Amino acid sequence: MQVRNTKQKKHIISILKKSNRPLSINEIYNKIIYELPRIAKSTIYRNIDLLLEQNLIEKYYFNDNEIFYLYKERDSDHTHFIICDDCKKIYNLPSCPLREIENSIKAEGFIIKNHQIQITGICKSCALKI
Amino acid sequence: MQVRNTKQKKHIISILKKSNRPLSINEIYNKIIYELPRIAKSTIYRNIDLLLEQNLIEKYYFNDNEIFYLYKERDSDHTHFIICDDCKKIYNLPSCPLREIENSIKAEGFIIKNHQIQITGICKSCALKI
DNA sequence: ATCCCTGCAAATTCTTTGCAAGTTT
DNA sequence: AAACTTGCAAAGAATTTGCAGGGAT
Repeated sequence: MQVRNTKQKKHIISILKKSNRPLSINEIYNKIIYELPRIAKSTIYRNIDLLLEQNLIEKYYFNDNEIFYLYKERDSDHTHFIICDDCKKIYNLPSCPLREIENSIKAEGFIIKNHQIQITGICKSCALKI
Repeated sequence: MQVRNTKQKKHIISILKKSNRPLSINEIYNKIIYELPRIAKSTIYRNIDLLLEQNLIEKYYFNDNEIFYLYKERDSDHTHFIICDDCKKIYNLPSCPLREIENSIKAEGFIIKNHQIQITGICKSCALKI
């Protein structure tokens, strides 16, 4: 099984790389149609699956059950996000909150494979607007 | 707008109350049909929405994008869960990892409204099985 | 009696799949 | 040339909606 470097895939990667926050399938689609107007959504779904398999992107589940994808920067640590309910802007968490209690979980014999954190609320600038 | 106490709703609440872990719509459905064989799934969807509005239950998003609902025990603090990838059993987190860094987030001016944490891995008993 | 809720069926929405034609290696 | 990928259309899956009849207050 070989992987091919198609025009479509290159555009998807480039869009994800340019973004500093995770993007949904629809967001990718809405950006890509300016460049490839005939692209099918199924092509995006299939490429996203391939990129996940290759571990080039990461899957995020946000609070409203929407799925987003983020390009994995090489040797970057993982990031968590805070989403503003008002402006929907996505902020980075300064550190991983799990680190603190990770050891106590491990002590219980649980081997952590994956974790996700979603935080929502009102960001500073939106709070000031009100 | 008034809320009615129907047989269907009572059964849904009772099922959720009895469960010590969040249940999906399908899990609720598969339990309830023994008692109410003619119930429609849409009835469960609609009642779950009502219970959410009344703040009687809480919505959890798990890692595979499935949605689960947990009955909110009065004056109980919120709980987070760890799910075993292997046996799918759901364990409680001993404490909320966010507590540690909550203050630094607040210091940034962000007002936290909600947060969710999903942790997956292999639990002790499954690890021993292998 | 009023108005909410239910079951059923149909409609939506999101995602996946089959396939013939087109691309990449 | 061989094998993978694409666009399109159709199929699936999950959830929502419309509606007439039934049930709760």
